[in-house]
Amino acid sequence: MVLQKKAVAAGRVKRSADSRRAAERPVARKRRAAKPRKPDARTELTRASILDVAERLFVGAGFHGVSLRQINAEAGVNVAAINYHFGNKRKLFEAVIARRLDPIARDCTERLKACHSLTSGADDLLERTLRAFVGAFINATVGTDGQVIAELISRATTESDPVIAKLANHHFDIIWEQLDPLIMKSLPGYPPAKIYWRLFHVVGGVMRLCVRPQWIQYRSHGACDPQNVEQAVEEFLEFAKAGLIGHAGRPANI
Amino acid sequence: MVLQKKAVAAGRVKRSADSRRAAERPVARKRRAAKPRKPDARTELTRASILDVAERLFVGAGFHGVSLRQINAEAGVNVAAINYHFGNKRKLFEAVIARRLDPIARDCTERLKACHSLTSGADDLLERTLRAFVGAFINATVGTDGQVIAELISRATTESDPVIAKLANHHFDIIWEQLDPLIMKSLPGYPPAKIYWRLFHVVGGVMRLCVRPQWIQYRSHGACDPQNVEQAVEEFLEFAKAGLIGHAGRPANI
DNA sequence: GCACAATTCAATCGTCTGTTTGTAACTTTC
DNA sequence: GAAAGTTACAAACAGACGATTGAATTGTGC
Repeated sequence: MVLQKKAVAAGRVKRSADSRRAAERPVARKRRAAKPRKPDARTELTRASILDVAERLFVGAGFHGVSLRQINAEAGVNVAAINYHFGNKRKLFEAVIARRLDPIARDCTERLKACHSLTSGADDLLERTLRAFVGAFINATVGTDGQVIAELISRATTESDPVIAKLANHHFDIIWEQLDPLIMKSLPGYPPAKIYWRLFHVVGGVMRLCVRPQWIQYRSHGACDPQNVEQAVEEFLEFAKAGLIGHAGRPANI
Repeated sequence: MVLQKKAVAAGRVKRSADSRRAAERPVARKRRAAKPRKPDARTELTRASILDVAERLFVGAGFHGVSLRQINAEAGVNVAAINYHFGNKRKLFEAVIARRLDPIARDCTERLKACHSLTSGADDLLERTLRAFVGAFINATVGTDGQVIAELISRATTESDPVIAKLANHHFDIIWEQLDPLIMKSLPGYPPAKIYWRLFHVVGGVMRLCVRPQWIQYRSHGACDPQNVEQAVEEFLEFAKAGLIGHAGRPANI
């Protein structure tokens, strides 16, 4: 609400708050001919452990549900460390998100770009495009950090803060730029509105597939195993393709 | 903004803090033979305005992102009013969720129950079941409060607090109890695991359809209009049916 | 070894948090 | 109109919050 007001404090002479100014971005050191210093191993460890702890806690309780003091306590660093390394709480959150979303968006974009040069039929193009899109997300959300990353994506896309929402949206913009024309190309003759509606549901499915894997296990009474990523992907592709293409009626065989 | 403030007067001594104990749950008045009091119109208005404002703010910023003082200020009531009427902040949040989810779950359950007695074919049963399920949610999330309710559902299902998550899950349990056997019945011969995977994607689609209507408009470059509920529902049903049934190949005509 | 930059630290700032208190005002019953 | 029950209010509580400060510590280049 009300902005903070600066404390006055008697000015010391030696080094006051201007070596601070440079520290706002410790990576960029554009001092003229001074004595720079290579990024310390210990420094990087501090940054990384702050990011790791912050990620875990933010995923668990959201931006407002976590205090800097919790993060600092668990990361074993000082309270001021965050403001030194990241500026403030919000920028820390943005850094947490960007660290994970950047590589995913890049990977997904690359996979999709590779589809553009395909000369096979529309059916094959659809299959490969979907596989590229799904693959990038599934690939990023399996493994040790996978679940955390998945929930981070969920958090990022549902966080109310407009700055954060814009950040998450930006990453998807890059993906969409590739996905949109590929799907259009692989479903020739379909009315665009129909394709977009169906694609909307497909994208929602991917996100949900990443974020709520334990849901299916519970609701299926154990019949479905979300750990089986192969099966999950294949089932989804089958579903998505059928939904996108549409159907002419119930098939004779299952 | 602020409704009314009372003038102060000389302090009396008489009644101390034991009429308080009973006030913890103002609805239940099990005093022996005292003088009960009908729920006042003004009292209900206070409760309702607290709930309304709390709902709007919680949806915007989540549980931790809203303070009681914000709520009280916007609702024009005192800070202590919440603790008087609802106990504490968490219970207020639960009340906000329950107020919306209760009728939706009840409506959805009733619609689904009506499907059980259908004797038409499996195809028709699937269509009607899906329509009942989708209809209840769409119906609740259109109109004036619709968007807020939709985002409230989203909040409730992503909120980290285990108590709140359990609350949201409980409401879906009741729905699932009906939905599960209906879908199974309408897709005879399909392996259960296959059905559950597909149903998982359908349910995700419904939620997303409720929560992110502006997404489709942006991503489709305006080709799809989320305001057109009829179209949205029909497109989704078509997609969901095709995905659930599966397809034997691309249809000849669109 | 000296100067200086980069990093960490304890301490503290002013503000906001959820909750509780005691009392005033209202409503109902008798 | 008195008594009792119910609701509303201002004020205050202790603690947590994000942010900042100036100094201490660490590492590096000369």
